[in-house]
Amino acid sequence: MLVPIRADDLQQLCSFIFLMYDALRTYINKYASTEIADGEFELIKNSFAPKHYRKNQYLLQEGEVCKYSTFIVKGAVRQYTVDQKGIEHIVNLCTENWWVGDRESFTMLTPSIYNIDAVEETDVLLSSKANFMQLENTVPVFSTVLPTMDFKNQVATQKRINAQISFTAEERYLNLLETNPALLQQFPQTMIASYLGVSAETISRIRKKVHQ
Amino acid sequence: MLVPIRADDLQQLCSFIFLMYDALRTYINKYASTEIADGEFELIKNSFAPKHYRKNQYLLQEGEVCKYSTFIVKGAVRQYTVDQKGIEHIVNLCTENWWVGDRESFTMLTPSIYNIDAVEETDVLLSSKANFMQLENTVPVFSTVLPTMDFKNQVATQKRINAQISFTAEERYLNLLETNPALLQQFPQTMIASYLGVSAETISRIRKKVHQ
DNA sequence: CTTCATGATTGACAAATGTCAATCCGATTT
DNA sequence: AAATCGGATTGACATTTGTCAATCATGAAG
Repeated sequence: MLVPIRADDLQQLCSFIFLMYDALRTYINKYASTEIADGEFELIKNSFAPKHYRKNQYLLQEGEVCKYSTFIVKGAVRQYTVDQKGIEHIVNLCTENWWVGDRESFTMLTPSIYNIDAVEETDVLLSSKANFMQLENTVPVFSTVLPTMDFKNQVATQKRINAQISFTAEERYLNLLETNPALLQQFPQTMIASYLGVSAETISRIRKKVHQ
Repeated sequence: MLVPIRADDLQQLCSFIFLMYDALRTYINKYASTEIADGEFELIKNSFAPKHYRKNQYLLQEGEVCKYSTFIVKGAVRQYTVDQKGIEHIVNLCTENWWVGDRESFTMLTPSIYNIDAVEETDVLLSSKANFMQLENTVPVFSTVLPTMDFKNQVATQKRINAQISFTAEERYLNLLETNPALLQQFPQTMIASYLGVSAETISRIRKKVHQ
């Protein structure tokens, strides 16, 4: 079946998709020691499907198996658990040029304990486990970049634990303001509060105090 | 220079060192898909030096560069930061068959923000960065096991953050009791408290309440 | 058997943070 | 302009947790 489409629209669609892959390429180049070759990138490209998520749309719901490794090209998502009282606790806030997913579920094929949803309109590139594993085995650049990502992630996570066990709510807020001010812009305060492990009211009061 | 030593003592010393390497071998086998070959293990063995730490002895002090990747054969160590008030905050409690070290410092050769010391008499195997990297490049078993370790570590860390932002002190204690009761045996309550991000008195009161 | 040191416990109180309900503000939508 | 919606703010109050100081328990060292 053929569908008519205006040449302009087609043009725009293509260039949009091109830009998505380009973001991934730039990202990988940034962490690779050598510039990525065209042929190599062609393989990567074939393993990632572009997808758009509407605001509030789930990328993953608790109980599901996480089927994709997701690279965020544009937008913002949150990863969170929901406790017995129905309160959401945000484990991760992710924006452009980050990966998101439940690695445990993705790797072990177990049901996830996390929810992931889009905080705003979000464009991503998805890679299934099969595709992702194949890339690891066949594309050298890819397999060198992954450990680097892991490393950075682990260091950041360690620091977050340290902040969580040693800082007060106010210190944690100031620390975030210093180390990651962009997050404070991109997400509503409610979510920042949850991410820092405090109530929305507390964050509001801290802000009032801190910013005079 | 020759030093006299009783045959019995020599025998005991040798078998002791043998046991240390054996612990590492068992550990690696546990996470490897294939049984480790004798020749392969010989390479690993040559890259790790046995060392004993007395109780309270530092493995790493804040400001130093972390020079070794350390495998704990026997004993227990803690990794912690010290805040402006001089209060220690325990980021990690490690026992037998765990790795310890500051990965950021080890990898980037930057001064560490952490202290690591022995909570009891502790036997470890040390590998320098040069040796460790060589193993990664030359011993297949080793390079397959490392990502698995990373993965397990990352999943555990993620869960710890989740506990920290969503649970009360009592819930965190109960959670630890459930998921890692051994830690409660091996470390004094003061350290458990610090690890959970609460004061020693709070843990004491929680215990009283929980255990009737 | 004392002495000492290290943790653990307890009580009284202070400080930090959570909870709930009301209100406010800004951006849409009608 | 009126109605509405999602956040953010504020106040009053409850709860949790921290702090400090005293005491207790236990085991190691003299």
